[in-house]
Amino acid sequence: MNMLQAAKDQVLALTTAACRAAVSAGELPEVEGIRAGVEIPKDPANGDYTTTFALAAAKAMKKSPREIAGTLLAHLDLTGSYFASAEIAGAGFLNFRLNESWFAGVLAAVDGEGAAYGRSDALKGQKIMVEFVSANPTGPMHMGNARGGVLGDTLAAVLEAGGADVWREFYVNDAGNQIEKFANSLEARYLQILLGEDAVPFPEDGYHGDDIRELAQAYYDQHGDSLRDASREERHAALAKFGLERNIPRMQSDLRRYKIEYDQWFFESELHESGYVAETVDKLTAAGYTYEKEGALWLATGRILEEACRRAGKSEKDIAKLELKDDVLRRANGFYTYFAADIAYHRNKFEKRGFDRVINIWGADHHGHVARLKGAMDALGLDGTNRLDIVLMQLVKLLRDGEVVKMSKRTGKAISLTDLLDEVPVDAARWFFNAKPDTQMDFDLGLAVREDSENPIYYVEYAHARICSLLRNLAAEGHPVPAVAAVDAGLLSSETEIALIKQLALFCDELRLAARDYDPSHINRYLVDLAGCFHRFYTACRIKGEADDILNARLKLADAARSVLKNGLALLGVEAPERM
RNA sequence: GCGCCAGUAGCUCAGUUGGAUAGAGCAACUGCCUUCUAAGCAGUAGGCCAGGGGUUCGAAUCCCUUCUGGCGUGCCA
Repeated sequence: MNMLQAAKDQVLALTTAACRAAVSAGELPEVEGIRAGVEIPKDPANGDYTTTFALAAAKAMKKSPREIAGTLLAHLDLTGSYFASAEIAGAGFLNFRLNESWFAGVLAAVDGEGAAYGRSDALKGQKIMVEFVSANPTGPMHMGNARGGVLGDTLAAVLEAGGADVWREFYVNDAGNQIEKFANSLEARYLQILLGEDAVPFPEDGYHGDDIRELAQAYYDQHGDSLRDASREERHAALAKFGLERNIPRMQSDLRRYKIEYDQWFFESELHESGYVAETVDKLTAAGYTYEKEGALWLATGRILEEACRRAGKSEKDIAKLELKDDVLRRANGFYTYFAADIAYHRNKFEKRGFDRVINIWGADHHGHVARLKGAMDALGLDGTNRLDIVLMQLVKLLRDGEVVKMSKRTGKAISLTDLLDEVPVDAARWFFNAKPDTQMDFDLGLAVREDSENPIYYVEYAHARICSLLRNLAAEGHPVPAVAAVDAGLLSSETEIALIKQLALFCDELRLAARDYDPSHINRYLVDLAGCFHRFYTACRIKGEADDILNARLKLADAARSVLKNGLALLGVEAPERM
């Protein structure tokens, strides 16, 4: 149960009831539609919960906020509620103070729900796909993939905690131009092995990485010069197939090492081979959104976006600013573009597989593509505007001791995801990359490897280990964690105890925000705060050696903190160590 | 040029969709281990919320504008 929401709801209910009572007593005018909020004041001196009801009603009631608040207070009945008292403060805030029934309720919720504490059914019944990483299978995964991987995986976990039916998917771009480039590069390296480095020029736009050399060498080791006299086409097909069959499983195992498991690896080539791309393009043509020009088939993206803007009620000025460039779907050479395949792929997600919502994690360098893809879905009648969400992730700037490390795949000097995991513990990387997606990030390898207090993950893990140790010691002395019913929550009345209980209740709300904003980093910040609340409590309140009733109450509180720390870390895919 | 994202303490970032005196962590300085893990706690210091206008009881938050940084604007993917 979300005790925070319960308290908020109750504040509003109590206030509106008081308002109704005041109205029927003739002390306040009857006014409709007051938009009053309930908040948690930053300063606990201002109460545990506060409502701006009086401030919001002032104008319509034609009375001063403080006067309204005074009248409300006179009619407020707190009997049987979570609140002990209420008072007027400041400009006309109505501040409420919690009583022990609420604190007991929080402990009971954490205890009773266990590993499920924090979960809700807010998204129940929604089928959501999160597609993330989807790195090119032509080479090793880089730092951007490392960030996107954590982000997507954790976001999926957050949505699951919200009750959604979540599907994790990796889109494998095993078709198109880049595969041709891949094959070209492999062919050049292969022929260089056969004929000598200088005898075969390397393509200008090829992949220069060492991984390409290694693949060519591996092919040669297995199959010798069998492709020497093959046709160019045959050679390309064989080499590309060989390369992909080595690279894709490698990506799968690298991601598994990163604790990421997908429900499905979806191959772009299947869309082409089954004719689904062609069929989708035909559908767009039938809908009247394509035209031919200079031998190519174009999508009237400009017109689609303009229509979407008009539907959304945007001004002519905004519409005039739109970039009305159209996109090619089928090149003059008869091949479909990546864009065409991507449209087909997303049509497949919505139409064929019935997802209610689709979330893609993309690098920020793809942002020009967002409106176009959504528009294309609209053109297919699939409401991409509202059902397709793209999370754009700013790229990672990789540093080593302050020096920028280039990430380009072409130079072959990129630090790959596996290199990263060789240097940095998985949990540290997962914690670190789970940052707010829309901000740029510097990752200093020198700094990240350090296992000291500069890294907040250790602060959180330490809190968990500390509690576990405490529980072990007390259990050994004959003080197991008591049942929640045996605990008198009223004994938890000091500042640090109350702060800790309130923090436990916040968890549900942070999960809600993380799901709402597609920003799982809410959890990181929450856990750091929770660990802080525990450490302060631990320093201020002794447990061992206290009278039994106090010992039991504090022990229960510590155990509740342990449980919530563990739940939060589990969502992030980070271990909660029992000893450090 | 145009578009998207960002600009809050020396650094990394919060700020509950408009609320009370703008908060943490790190770095710096000062204290606290004969008692449950000091990977901890307490304290000090640090600010023109990039600049300017507007909206209202009230703005870091919403609107307009200027400046700065990142990314994008392919018959590439």
